[in-house]
Amino acid sequence: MSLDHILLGILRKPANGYAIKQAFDEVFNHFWAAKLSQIYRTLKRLEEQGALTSRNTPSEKGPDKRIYSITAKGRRQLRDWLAQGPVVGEERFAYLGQVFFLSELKDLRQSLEFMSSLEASFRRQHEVLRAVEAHWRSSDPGYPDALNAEDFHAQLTLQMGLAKTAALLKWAEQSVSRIRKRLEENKL
Amino acid sequence: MSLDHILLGILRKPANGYAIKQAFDEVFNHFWAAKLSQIYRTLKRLEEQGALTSRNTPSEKGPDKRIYSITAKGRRQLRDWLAQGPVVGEERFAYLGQVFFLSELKDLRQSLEFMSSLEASFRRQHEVLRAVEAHWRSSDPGYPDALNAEDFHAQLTLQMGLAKTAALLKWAEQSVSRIRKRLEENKL
DNA sequence: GCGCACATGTAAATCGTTACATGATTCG
DNA sequence: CGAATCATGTAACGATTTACATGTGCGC
Repeated sequence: MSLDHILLGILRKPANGYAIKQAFDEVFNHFWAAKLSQIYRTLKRLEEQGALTSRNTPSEKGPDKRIYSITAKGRRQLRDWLAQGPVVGEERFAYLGQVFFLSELKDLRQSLEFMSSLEASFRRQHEVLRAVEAHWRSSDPGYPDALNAEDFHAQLTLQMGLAKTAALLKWAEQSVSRIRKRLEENKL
Repeated sequence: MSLDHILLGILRKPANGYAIKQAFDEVFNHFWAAKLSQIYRTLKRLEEQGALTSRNTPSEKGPDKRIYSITAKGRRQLRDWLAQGPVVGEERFAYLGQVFFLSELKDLRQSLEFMSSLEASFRRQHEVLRAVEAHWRSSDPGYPDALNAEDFHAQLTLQMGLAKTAALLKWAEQSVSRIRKRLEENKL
């Protein structure tokens, strides 16, 4: 149900589906993914439920834009979600399941390749977030503790991303070394 | 689609639905959650697809058990999933979306409560994993680098859980302090 | 003219949650 | 005798993915 609430949060500032998808890819992607088609259908449903309203406006490029904004009812839903406390215990990491069963391949070199590939992907994620932080820091003298409330909370999520990717990167690096060590010992 | 593959991995050792749910709650819960009803339906579908077979056996308590095991076809599916490389970019953390939009409540004390609650839940998770590790370490002299391949890979996932929860716990602690500081400054 | 970015959607299928339904055994 | 644990499932609904379908404007 969280996509609903994330869309409501985004739509405190009016936007169209396509622009929301871009916000997702930039900001929300590292903790929630969504496809364009799902966004469109969810917006439609939220409007039917009275949590959003929309109006058509012409676009410079391509067809008209349908601009959605949150209603009073939608805002109540958003606040209820926030006030109910953290939603935990529903996280999913498919790749951890893969690591758990990797021994099924019975080939440590494939395990090594797998973990190296994970390491590379955590490194990319971490670098993206570091660049975001560097840019923010250099363009905003209030960073990180003299921000307004909205930016302060956004900064907390950025910090979490940095902390998490740093920890995972380190874990992946150590795992790669440990697998290398096992490979060498098995060769003797 | 990963539930399919996790079930296939578990069923390299035959088990019934109820026992699988228990394995989930103990081992897989920190990276993949599943309800009993979903497990039963997925087992049924996987059997229809020929990835599993089942046989009925009487139980000491309650009704007969339906014991599933993996077929050659299922094993190929499992290996294909492992060989395709890490599935990344589909992680979901509802609570991070909440943190991002928490400013909507316009009440730092509620933000503080929220983050404290998150902190407590990360601390619990971390302690559970530490206990698992402590138990394993003290009961198995091969821990952590002289384990067989299967246990070694399981241990890698445990390490990841420890690394992740430690990082998140630290992040939550720091966030709580930063919010406290803001609260005090606003009071002046 | 081709491909890319912009822009919106529908259809079908699968995945996942919630609620309902049933019944035996064990422990206090 | 009541609650917890063991044990399996269905029905209805809601969430999500994948594939399909359409069309404009801009730059090379």
